[in-house]
Amino acid sequence: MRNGTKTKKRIDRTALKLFAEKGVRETTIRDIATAAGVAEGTLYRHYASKEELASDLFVENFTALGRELAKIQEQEANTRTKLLAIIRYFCAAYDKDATMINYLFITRHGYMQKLTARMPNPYLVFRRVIRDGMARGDIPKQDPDVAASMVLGIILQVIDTRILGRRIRQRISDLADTLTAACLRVLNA
Amino acid sequence: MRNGTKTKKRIDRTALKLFAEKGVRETTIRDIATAAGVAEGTLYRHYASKEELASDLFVENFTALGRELAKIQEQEANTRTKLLAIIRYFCAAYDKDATMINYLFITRHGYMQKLTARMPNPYLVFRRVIRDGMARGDIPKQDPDVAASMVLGIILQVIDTRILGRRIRQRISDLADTLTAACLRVLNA
Amino acid sequence: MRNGTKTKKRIDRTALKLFAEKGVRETTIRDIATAAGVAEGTLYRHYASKEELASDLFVENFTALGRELAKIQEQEANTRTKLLAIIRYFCAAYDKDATMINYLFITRHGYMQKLTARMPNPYLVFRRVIRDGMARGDIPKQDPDVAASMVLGIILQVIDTRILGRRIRQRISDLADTLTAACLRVLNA
Amino acid sequence: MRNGTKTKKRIDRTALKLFAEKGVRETTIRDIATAAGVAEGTLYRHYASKEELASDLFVENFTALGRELAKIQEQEANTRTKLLAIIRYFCAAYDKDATMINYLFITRHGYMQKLTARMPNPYLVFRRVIRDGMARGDIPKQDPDVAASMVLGIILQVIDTRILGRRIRQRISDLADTLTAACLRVLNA
DNA sequence: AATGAATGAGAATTCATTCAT
DNA sequence: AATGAATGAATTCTCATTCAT
Repeated sequence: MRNGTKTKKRIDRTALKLFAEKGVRETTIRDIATAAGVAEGTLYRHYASKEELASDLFVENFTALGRELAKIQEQEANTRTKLLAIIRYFCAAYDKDATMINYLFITRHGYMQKLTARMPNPYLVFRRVIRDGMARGDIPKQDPDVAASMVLGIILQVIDTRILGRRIRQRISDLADTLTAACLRVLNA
Repeated sequence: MRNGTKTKKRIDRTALKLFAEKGVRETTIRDIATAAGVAEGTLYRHYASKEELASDLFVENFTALGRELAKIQEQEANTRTKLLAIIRYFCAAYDKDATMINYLFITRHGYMQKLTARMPNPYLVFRRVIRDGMARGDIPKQDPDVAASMVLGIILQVIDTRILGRRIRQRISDLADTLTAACLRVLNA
Repeated sequence: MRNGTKTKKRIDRTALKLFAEKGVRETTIRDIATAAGVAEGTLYRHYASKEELASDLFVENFTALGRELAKIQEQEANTRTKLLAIIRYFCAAYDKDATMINYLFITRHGYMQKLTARMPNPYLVFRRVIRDGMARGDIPKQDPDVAASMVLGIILQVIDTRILGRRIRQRISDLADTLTAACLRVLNA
Repeated sequence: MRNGTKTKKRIDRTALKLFAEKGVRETTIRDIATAAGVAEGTLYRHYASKEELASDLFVENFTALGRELAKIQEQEANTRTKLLAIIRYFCAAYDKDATMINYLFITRHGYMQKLTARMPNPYLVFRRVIRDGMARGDIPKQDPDVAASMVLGIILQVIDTRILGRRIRQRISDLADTLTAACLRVLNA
């Protein structure tokens, strides 16, 4: 195979890892090229700039996650099971690929503007589930954005504390049910 | 002397603003100097390096916030009022100086290691209030770090959504009581 | 074989155009390959390097023009008609293929050294006509290089002004007789 | 003096020389910095980019030459003496600073667009003198742009031939009167 | 203390050329 | 012959820091 697909994959994966670990600005092209085992120039065959690489990685992974979460919530019948399913999926995704979730979390402010309203979006899946829950009477009426933010905050901050302070040592997946229960209480479901 | 203090204040304030807006790495010494109306060299009268400036700003503001929160929680008698007081204070602090809170939030991963266990620490104040609440029977027994993270996540993510998506438009202070109620439900208090 | 010839022609023509428009250095192999509809590597089937391509284009077109001009002056009987014929031919050549003449004009300093004394040379044709005119008494004695330069300058600068400032709008061919008359006056013929 | 004026002068002069000798693209920042005896970064304190340096050098020298020529033609009374004076000045300028005139000649296509109609412009001085000459009856009516181009072409191509082929060896100043006489004949003055 | 010109190490990027297919 | 992914040396540019004033 000399069509560059494999090289691109290697660059993507390496860049994601280094960006998540050190930040985009503090990762150099050389860092990526060396770690990926390619020449520096090779990066520019696949991306116009480091910024484009970082931005593409964000958009691709963010929307892929949104797409998965949307699919999963659709398969469930009520608010409780929907929420449980997406939180479990999210936690499992973190345990499987913490690097990627970290990258999304760290860079979200910088690349949010690259997203359009049409693109799948994890935040909007949570908001959707909550809105639908209110419509169907599973959850009392409340501001859906405040509610979605609180729910997401519960999950993300637990992850964040785990990274930062090493105070939480369990696998995030093992906390999924605890977190879901907390979220349901917050929503007064 | 008085002049030197004023210059330092201007540098600090300008740097905090630019760092919060664009990030430390993407803010140049020249950016700061120009915006603060001083020469580039002047910064090195007050800080040994850009890193030291960023680091000092983090540590000073983070510990100051921790100190204030600690003082406030001490003045309250039970878990509910303690929590309400610190959340109200935190929300008011955000409305008064969003730039500073943003800066702490954005840079927390980079400078956490500059903190020692002795220093006042907002996270630890929340954790303290929750532990004490459990000890005194106001809150059911649970992992204090998971609990503190969930509470903090609720607050921070609401702020974050407000910044990111412009979906939440109310002043954060106006949400303080809502957030506190949510936190108490999360804790099963 | 037929295919190879056609590819080379396409490369030559495309390169000439881009070189004339932007300059050799500012035209990339990729520019040429893309515009010619071939792969980058294909260029190296036909030329050892970009420099060789540029140099060959210069020498080929410069000598071809010199050859034609030489042939034309030979067919005329006296200085006046010789000059008229070569100036008319030159102007017609410009109107027919301005790109090529521009390329020669733009790159002349860089590739002059690739020419040998034996090669047909437009400048030397003008010089020849003038020398012969002096020998035969049609033109007063004068420095043949100064004279040839003045004559060439008259023609080239009119073209140049047309390109640069868009101040001259007529077809160059329509100016051929005017230019010839001016040249004859300059030469005191 | 630590105000950078001397450094800028040194950079300007060195860059002009190298640009005129090798072309802008083929001259590197390192070439200029080394030859000027400054660090590479120093260039960027005075110019935003190599392009800006090249462009500024063009505009400054082109307009300065235009300004001088305009002043000189004003001091003369009739077309003949005006033309003689500006051609003498131009030739003297070339002998004094061939590098600068060469630079203007070589780069004129690239930076013409940086000029505005208001700026002093050598070409327009020649055109002005010729138009005025026609108005006052010194020169027969003719297209002023064609006429100005022919006059300029006579001068420039003689210089060009001198540079290119080493066929003309006299100082250009020594040819000024010959060139002026030729120009007057071209104009039918 | 303050200035801002100068530095130079390093970063991003370009692009002619090579080479496996 | 043709392709186009990969290379890596060369180039432009950035910017934290130094230092003469």
